[in-house]
Amino acid sequence: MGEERVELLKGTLDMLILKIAALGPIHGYGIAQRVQQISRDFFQLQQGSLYPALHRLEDRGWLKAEWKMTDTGREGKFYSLTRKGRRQLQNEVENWEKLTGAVALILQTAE
Amino acid sequence: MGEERVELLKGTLDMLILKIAALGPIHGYGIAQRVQQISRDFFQLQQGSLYPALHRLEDRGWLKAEWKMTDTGREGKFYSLTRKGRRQLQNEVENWEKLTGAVALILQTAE
DNA sequence: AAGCACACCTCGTATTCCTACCTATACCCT
DNA sequence: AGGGTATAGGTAGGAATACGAGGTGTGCTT
Repeated sequence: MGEERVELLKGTLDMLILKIAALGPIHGYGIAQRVQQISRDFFQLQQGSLYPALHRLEDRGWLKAEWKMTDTGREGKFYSLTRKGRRQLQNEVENWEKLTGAVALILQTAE
Repeated sequence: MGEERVELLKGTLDMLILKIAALGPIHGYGIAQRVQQISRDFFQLQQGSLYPALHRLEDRGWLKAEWKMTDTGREGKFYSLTRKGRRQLQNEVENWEKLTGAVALILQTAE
């Protein structure tokens, strides 16, 4: 019960990943944990969404990866933002704000 | 120049349409105009998105349609919310607010 | 008669996220 | 020694949805 599955709006996942990676190198599994924790359990990134997204972002040159040891003594693929990725994040945040602003205008329309 | 094409986040279109239709019976073409106008030209609903969405919403029992004359003397299909559609709109708005709140938490994370 | 805005529609494609499934390692408990 | 759980990575297939490109027809203006 209370097992509400929250779907991400298609298009927001990349921005969230980039934002978390912008805080410092972090591996995929850690990104999912961090997003869940910061969003107070609202978002629960599914691995079937997460890993393809990471590969996508790497392919586009927004993230770069490096294998390292994690705190728990396992191998992890640590991602960090490239210069292009930083620009991309800025653009996405900007667009997100315009977009939510525009939606707010419509939702506020009364009468 | 300045011809920025803004893509909707997948999942928001239904909510916007329901919201506009909640203001009173309106035909599809009018919905697109109204959304564009209220959002100060930020959103420009494409017909290839609009009409399939309207049919979808009607199929799900959230909108009901009726042919009538428009102001301009042409036939138009006027949509209005059903009781179910009103509930659906409430749910979508609620979820939208939770979701944008959760995204805001993440975007605000500094350090 | 031509052109434009209005008003409706469909088809195919791209993208994106999900579910379900798989592999492997480190650690804990019995 | 064996089993379970959390950690860490991955893939494959399908559903949903928005878009671009194309189409029909009407009424008004020029």
